[in-house]
Amino acid sequence: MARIILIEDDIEIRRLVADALAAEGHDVETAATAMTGLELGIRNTPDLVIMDLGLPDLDGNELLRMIRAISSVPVMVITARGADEAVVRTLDAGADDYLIKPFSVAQLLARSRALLRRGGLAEEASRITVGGLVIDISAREATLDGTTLDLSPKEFDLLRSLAERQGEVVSKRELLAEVWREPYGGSDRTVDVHLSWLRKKLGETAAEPRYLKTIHGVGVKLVLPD
Amino acid sequence: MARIILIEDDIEIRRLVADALAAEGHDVETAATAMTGLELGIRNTPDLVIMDLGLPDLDGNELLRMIRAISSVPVMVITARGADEAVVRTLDAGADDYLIKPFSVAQLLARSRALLRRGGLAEEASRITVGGLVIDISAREATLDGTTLDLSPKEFDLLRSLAERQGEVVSKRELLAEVWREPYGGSDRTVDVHLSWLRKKLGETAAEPRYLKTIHGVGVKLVLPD
DNA sequence: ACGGGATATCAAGGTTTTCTCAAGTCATAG
DNA sequence: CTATGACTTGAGAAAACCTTGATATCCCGT
Repeated sequence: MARIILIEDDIEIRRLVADALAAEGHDVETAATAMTGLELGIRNTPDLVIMDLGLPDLDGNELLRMIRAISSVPVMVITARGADEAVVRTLDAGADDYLIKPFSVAQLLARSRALLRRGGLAEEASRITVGGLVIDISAREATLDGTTLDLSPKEFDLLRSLAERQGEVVSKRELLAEVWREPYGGSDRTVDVHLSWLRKKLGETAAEPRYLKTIHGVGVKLVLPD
Repeated sequence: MARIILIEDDIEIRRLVADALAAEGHDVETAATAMTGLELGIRNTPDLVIMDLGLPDLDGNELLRMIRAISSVPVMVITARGADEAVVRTLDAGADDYLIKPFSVAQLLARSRALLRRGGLAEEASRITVGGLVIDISAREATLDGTTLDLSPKEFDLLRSLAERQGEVVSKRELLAEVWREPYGGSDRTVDVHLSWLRKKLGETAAEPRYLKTIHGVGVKLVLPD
């Protein structure tokens, strides 16, 4: 469920699109002019804006620029103007997609899904996925190919620290700082041992790593298996 | 400057699009089949993938799903199939944009700009590209034409030092200082040996260099192959 | 074409880093 | 109080890596 602002002066199209989006479970607010649309947008931090270019009170590209000046919300433009130069100009003014009237509602919905998927929907990064590995941070639970792993606290923290920087090499000292929170004290062996246990539970060995690759002399990284 | 992978079997379109993207300053890698495209290192975090749906070896939607299983890179689909259901299906399979042939190159460029803009084009500095050689510094990984090279620490540091000054001749003494970090101590032979190993892994010899050219009496430089 | 200096490559030896086991501590639940 | 699970540490073995010296080869000025 997302908040969507629809700015369109043609009442038929407005209703058609608004109803279709509402049927998908979204919360749609409509406006017939640029000015009312802007007012809606400013106080509502929407997940997506769908707007017509041919509005009565303001040029569409002008409105687009005003939106971009204050927000990075995804914007889809729907308009009758189909000339290439118009499309290019509008996309370069900050639009994320451009749909030419008459359009199919199904396609408009699919395109809005694509835009929302990309991050209009503000999501908590409370879950990290790396191949068959899913790490649910708030639930403090990790699953591998569907089966839950029985991890000790330190093992989970270690895996999470690595997952938060997926693909990056992390040194043992950094891991000690992040997981153990001891500037001194900790020894690298501790990390080694926990890593070894983690690998065993992930069904891999140091010699045949799938997820946990060690970079000799540098550290470890969590990667996608081949 | 972004790294873009283009998967398209029609040679004319491939060239047209690749040239246009290259003219925008992007680094374009092309493939004619789904398999070569995948090998091209989609796992190696390109900034954008542009792909045809009608590939000879694999259904486009299938390829899309394979890409989505391992990466969240933005994907633009270009195809002749324009039916609404096809568009919806592909967008829901994970595509970010869908362009129907024949399309205008200007519009394709504008749409890729829009996708790249959203993608953040983030860790630009953490990656260096020289022809088919890609050096990912934070992952401490180097790939040649899509296949990852198994480099030792010193080999990687050496390659990286040279890549950071691509095209410039670097003396052994400078390399000793940068990679070995010992004002004295190191001998030039050490550099020679590591260079030799590096060449072997890059699939070249000192007599037939492709990337690593030695300038007699001066040093070495990393260059684009002919 | 020749000689001296620079570079390439190989094999051997030595060093550092990583991996894993087992022993021991500590806290907690029963 | 005991049993269990979690964690730390040290030590040895294994693996990966680096350096060195020797020899062959190449480059360049004479």
